[in-house]
Amino acid sequence: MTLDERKMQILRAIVTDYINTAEPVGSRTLARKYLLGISPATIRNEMADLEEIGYLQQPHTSAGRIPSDKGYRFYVDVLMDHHLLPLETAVTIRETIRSRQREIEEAIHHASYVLSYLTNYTAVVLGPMPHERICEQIRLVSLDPCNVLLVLITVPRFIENQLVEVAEPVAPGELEKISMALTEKLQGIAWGVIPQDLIREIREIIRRQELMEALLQMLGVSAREDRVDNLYLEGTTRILDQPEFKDLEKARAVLGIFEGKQMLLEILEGVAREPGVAVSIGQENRRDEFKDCSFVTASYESGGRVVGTLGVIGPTRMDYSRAISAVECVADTLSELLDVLGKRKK
Amino acid sequence: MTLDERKMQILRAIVTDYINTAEPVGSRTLARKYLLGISPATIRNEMADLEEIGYLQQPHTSAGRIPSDKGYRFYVDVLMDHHLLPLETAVTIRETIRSRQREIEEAIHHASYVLSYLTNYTAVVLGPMPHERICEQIRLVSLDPCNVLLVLITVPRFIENQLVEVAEPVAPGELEKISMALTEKLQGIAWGVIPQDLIREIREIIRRQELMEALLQMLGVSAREDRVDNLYLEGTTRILDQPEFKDLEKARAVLGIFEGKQMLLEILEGVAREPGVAVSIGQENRRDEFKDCSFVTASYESGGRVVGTLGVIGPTRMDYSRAISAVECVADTLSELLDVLGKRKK
DNA sequence: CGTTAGCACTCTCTGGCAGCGAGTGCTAAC
DNA sequence: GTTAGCACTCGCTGCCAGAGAGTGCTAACG
Repeated sequence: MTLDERKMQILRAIVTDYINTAEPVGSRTLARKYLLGISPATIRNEMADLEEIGYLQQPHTSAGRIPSDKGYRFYVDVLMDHHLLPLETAVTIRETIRSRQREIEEAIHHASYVLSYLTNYTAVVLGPMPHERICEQIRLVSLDPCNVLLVLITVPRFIENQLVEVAEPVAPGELEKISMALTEKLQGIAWGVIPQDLIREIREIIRRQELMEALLQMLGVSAREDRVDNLYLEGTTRILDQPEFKDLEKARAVLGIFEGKQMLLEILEGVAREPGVAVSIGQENRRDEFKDCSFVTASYESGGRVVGTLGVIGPTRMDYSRAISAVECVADTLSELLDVLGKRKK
Repeated sequence: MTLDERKMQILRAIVTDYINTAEPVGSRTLARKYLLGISPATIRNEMADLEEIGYLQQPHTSAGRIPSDKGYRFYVDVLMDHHLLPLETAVTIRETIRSRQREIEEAIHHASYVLSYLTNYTAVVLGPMPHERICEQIRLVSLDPCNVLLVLITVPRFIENQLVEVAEPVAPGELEKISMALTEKLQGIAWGVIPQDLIREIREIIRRQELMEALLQMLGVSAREDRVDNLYLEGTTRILDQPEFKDLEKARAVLGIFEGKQMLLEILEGVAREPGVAVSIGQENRRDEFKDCSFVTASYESGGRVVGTLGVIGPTRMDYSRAISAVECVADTLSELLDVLGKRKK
């Protein structure tokens, strides 16, 4: 069923008003504030139609209407104005995030902060996954005869290191050689998908049990717990500002999920990694805990490859337009920044 | 004023009962559940006395009594049984935390988790402060002619690194020499209190503008924002389980503070760094936001030196005995672990 | 003189009830 | 097709009474 122009106007007005006020909106209000040409009675008829198709719902008989998930979906896909972020805001975002480019982690962390601050919703940024980072260089450095520092440098540029105690002293020259050989073998390979036979070859090169173990442990960072460290969450308490979470039980459920991070990780990993912004509304998130929440997410890239995802989490009654433009801007900024950081290396 | 034996018994019973039930406790309940020999009327007289001295208070005229901050203080200092953690729990703690000794950060993070899980309160662990860590070795490693990896290893054993792009290629031999000289100068010096003239000497050694800048930036980690990263907070939502925080505004205030972390950092830094467990009750925390909360904290050590603080945060109506023994056990375990990790290095 | 029983009193909490306000759906007229 | 009018529904608020818990005081007791 397609909606005529007037039904769309009405639906748009209801969603807009409800986003602003969080109160069910009635025909009278609507006529007065948005639709001066039409009488409340007419609006009532239209609203009844909209409810029947499933775009609206009524909390109880004598209340106004509120949008259903389906209503929000139609709003986001069809009705909404895609208002742009004011240029000065965009510039500020860029500068704020760029000013923290000492390390990528810092920039990512900061991006989550900016996003939350910008939207007043909870923000989440998933950094480049350890097991997807591409190996650029491996170095073994002798600290003293018995201790070796194992350093891994990846693209995007993360530096992981681990201190390894070796049973028998190693000659620095030996480490040099191993470093070169390892780098040659692994360069350009994604850190999480190293094939078995390559691992066998590496074992041949390294020879030392302790070092091999340490290397494998680094490979093991694709394990769950470590991936959670890669998720930056900011502004979790902002969900409490939303009237729909004035109920303590609801608030606790969502905050509990936030704290665990695990489920958020799964959700963000599940988001389609396509360019552009994705919106997931209410029950569209399969998780019951988020049935009153919406996600606005986008992926960011490094060297033309999608490496991570970020987004905001708010009530379904979210200001989608604002959220989308903010998420878009931060994602773009982050992509740019990663490219700059990547190119710096000669 | 000193309390006679019976007043103490009554106070102890009231605190115990209130800790368990969160309900104001009346004379009748008291007589029935704890003080079989005495009649409610007598207890009422005694309670009136205890209220007058300030150990108890009444939410309203016709309610039972609840302990005041002063009452809890007396309970903690004098009345409380110091019950020990069951041995198997202690062993479990030890094993759980030790199993994560790959990196110190991980162990610390895990300690906060264990502490929260153990007590059902919010747990917080402040890691060894960057500026207090003692410099053990500095290494400059050439990755390619134009990129140098700056590595700093400290006691307790943290490894910081930074990638520096240099304008003009450096010879590996040069870096070796600089590394040696720097290590010699800085070894044994606390990272945050390097005197000005030493910095001048270092500048002489390094010579290169970019490297010097990177080094100074690493020194700069004593700045606020970085110190916050050193604070591990776990179980923040557990405060919502407490009936005293069923009021959304109160809950939001505390959760807001948790999220910022800054204030917690200041509080933990302000805790006396003496061996043993410290308890700070209600208004004793100067911060108004925590006037209904208590902190149970302890310091942990590395090589005989206090390096960090940890603790739990709960309502003033906290199970102090349990909390104290848990905090104590985790602090000891962490100290031990740091020593083990420290000694591993030969 | 400390202890206790009895009693009047206070205060909170709960449930029922009425009145209100907002908003609807329906009908009939325009 | 649009609109005015009207009866109806439902949640919210405030009020009131009764129950329940606990107190302080007084007077009697050992």
